Amino acid sequence: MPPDPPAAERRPTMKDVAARAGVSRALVSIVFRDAPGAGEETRRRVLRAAADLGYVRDQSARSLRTGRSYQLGVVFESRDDFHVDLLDAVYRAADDRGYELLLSAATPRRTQDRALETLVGARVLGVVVFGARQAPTLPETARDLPLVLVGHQEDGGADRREDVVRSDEEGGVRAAVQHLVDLGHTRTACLEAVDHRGGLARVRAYRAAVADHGLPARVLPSGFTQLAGATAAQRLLAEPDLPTAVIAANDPCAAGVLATLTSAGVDVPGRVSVVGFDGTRDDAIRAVDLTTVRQDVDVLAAEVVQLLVDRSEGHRGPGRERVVPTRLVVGATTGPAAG
Amino acid sequence: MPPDPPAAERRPTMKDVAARAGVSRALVSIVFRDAPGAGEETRRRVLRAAADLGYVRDQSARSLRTGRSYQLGVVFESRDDFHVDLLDAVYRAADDRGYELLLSAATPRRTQDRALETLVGARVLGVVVFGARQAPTLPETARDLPLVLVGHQEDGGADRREDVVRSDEEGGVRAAVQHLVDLGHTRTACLEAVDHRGGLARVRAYRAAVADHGLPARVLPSGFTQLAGATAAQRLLAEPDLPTAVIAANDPCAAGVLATLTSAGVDVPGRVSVVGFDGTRDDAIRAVDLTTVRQDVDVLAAEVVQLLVDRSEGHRGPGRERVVPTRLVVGATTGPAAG
DNA sequence: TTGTAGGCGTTATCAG
DNA sequence: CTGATAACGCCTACAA
Repeated sequence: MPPDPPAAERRPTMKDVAARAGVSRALVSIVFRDAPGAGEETRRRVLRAAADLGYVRDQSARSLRTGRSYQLGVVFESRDDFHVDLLDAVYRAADDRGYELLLSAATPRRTQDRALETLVGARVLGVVVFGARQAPTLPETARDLPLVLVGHQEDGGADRREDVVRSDEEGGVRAAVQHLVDLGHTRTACLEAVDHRGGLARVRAYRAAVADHGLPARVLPSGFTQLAGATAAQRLLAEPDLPTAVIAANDPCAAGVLATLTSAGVDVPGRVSVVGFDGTRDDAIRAVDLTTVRQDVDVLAAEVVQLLVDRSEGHRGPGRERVVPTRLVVGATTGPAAG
Repeated sequence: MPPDPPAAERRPTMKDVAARAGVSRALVSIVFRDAPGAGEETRRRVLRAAADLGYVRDQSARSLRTGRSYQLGVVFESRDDFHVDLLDAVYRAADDRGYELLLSAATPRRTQDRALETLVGARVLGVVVFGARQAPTLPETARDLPLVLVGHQEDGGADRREDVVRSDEEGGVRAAVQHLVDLGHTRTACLEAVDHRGGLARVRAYRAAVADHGLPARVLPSGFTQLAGATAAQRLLAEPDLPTAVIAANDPCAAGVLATLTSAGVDVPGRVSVVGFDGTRDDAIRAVDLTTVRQDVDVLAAEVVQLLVDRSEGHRGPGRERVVPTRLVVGATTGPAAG
C-alpha cells in the first residue's frame, strides 16, 4: 500500500478559479465544458483566472461525476505480432473519432481477465479484446460493458452478448487455393500453426478448398515464425515428393520457407510457389514481394471502434458479427506449376 | 441525459459488496486496501462476495478521495520483443507495490510524444519510457512528472532530470569475450543490429573487449530477428575464413545463426561457438540451450518502479542512473576453439 | 446569466 | 469489528 500523499501544495480547484474571477463555481464548470450559459466577457475572465492559477480540470472527479470517459480499453496479447499491427490501426481509428485508448496487456503471467479488470477500474466505456481464445469472464454486473472480440473463433452460440470482428480467413485461403489451381498446381502443401487458434481455421479451409477441386491435402505442422517456416521447408526438402506450391501459416513463416528453399537452390516460383498469410507488416517481410492473403487491419479497426461506440451510446441487442473481407495479393512468389 | 440505469445493470459498488457479505462498507474498504482491522474469516467472505458480484474498485473515486493516482504510465514500442518481456516484469513489480499500469504504445504511425501525452492526460503519477532513443519532450504542464527511461543510451549530459535504468551491456559483452578467450578462441565475429540503438553499444563494447586481448575485431551487419541471424551466418559461410566464435546481436539472431550453421553441417560448438544476447524469452529460443548474456528483467522492472514511486513521493534532484548487472549464462553452444 | 443543492464511490475518522 | 458522517472536485438540475 502506497504511503500517504506527499505534503504537496494543494492544486487549485474550480472554487479557487471562481473566487479569483469573481464568479460562481458553476460558471467555471460551464466555461470549461464549453457549454452554453456564459457570456463572452465572463468566459474570458474565467479562463484568464484559471491560467493565472495554473488550474487543470481534475479528471478523476470529472469521470466520477459523469460516470463515463472517452477512453476505449484494449486487451492484447503482448506476444502476438499481429495484435501489434492491429493496435496501430485501432489507435488511428479511435483517434479519428475523438477517443483515447487505454491498453492493458495479457502476458504469460497475467491473465486476460486480470487485464480486463484494470480497464474496468479505469472506467473505460468499452473494451476490445484481441485474439480472445474464449470470451473473457465479464464481471456479473458489468455485463452491460460494451465488449468486442477480435479474431474470435465463432462457436459460442448465437446468443452471446459480445460483438465479434474477424477477417474472412476462409475466403482468403480459398482464393489462394483457386489461384494455385489456376496456375496448374495439383500437389500443394499447407503449413499449420500449431499452438495458435488461428491456425486451425486456416487449415480447415485449406482442406475444404482442395477437396472441392478434387485434389489431395497435405498438412505439415509449423508455426508463426520465420524459423518455424524454415524448419518445415527443410522437412519438405527431405521428403521424396516436393510439392509445387506451399501455403505458409503466415507471412513470417512464408519468409522462412522462402529463405530455406532459395538457399537450397530451389527456384521460387520456378520450381515451388509460396503463399503467405498476412500476419504482420514487418518491414523485412514486406521487402519480399510475397503472394499473400492480405487482412485489412484498417477496416478491422474501424469496425471495432464503431461497434464499441455504438454500444456505449445505448445500442442493446445480441452480439453482432462483422466479417471483414480479405484479398489475395499476387506477388512474385507464385507462378505456373513446374512441368 | 440518459435515464438512470436500472439497479440490476449498475456497476456494483462497495455498498453492494458490503450488503452481500453482510458487513459494513468500511470493512470492505479495509479489506481492499489490505489495511489492518479485518479478521481472516471476514476478509475471505468479503472477497468472495466481491468476486461473485464482479466488483472492481473505482479508481476515479479512489484517487479523488486520496488525492493521488495509483497508476504508472508505460510508453513502449509495440514492435520490440524485449519491451514485451520487460512489460511483463514491470506489471509484476508494480503489482507488488500496489500500483496499476496504464499502457500507451508508440507505433510506426504514433510517436513517443503522442503516447506520452495520453498518459499525462490520464493523470498517471509517473511514466516509464522503454527504449527511448532520446528523452521525450514533456509538455510544459507536466514539467515535474516523474519520468524514467529504460535502456536509454547515456549522452544526454549530467544535468538531465529524468532517471535512467539500463542493463550493463558492456559488462555482458566483455564477459562473453572473456569466456571465448578462455576457451582459446582468437577469430571471433560480432553481429551488429543495424537499425537498433542497442546494437551500437554492444558492438562498441565488443571492439573494446577484443582489443584488450590483442585480438582482431570482425563485425557484420545483422539484426534482431532469426532471419537476420540466418542471413548473416550464410554470409559468414560464403567467406573464406569462418570464425570459430560468433557473438550474435541477440537471442533470436543467435537462433538463426545456429539453425543455418547446423543445417550447413557445421558443428556447434565443435567447429563454431555461438553466443546470444538476451533480448527475449521466446519459448522456441529457450528450448535451445544457448550460451547467452542474460539481462535481469525483474531487477530492471523493480528499479523502474522504485524510482518512479520515489519521485512521486517527493524526491527531487537530478536524474539518477541505475545500471543492472548482466550475467553470462554458459549453455551448450560454446566450447573450446577448434584445432 | 448566475447561484444553490445535492450526489458520484471511495477513504478517513470516530464513536460505539 | 461496526455504523454514521464528512470530505475529495466536479457536474447537473433547478431556482433566482
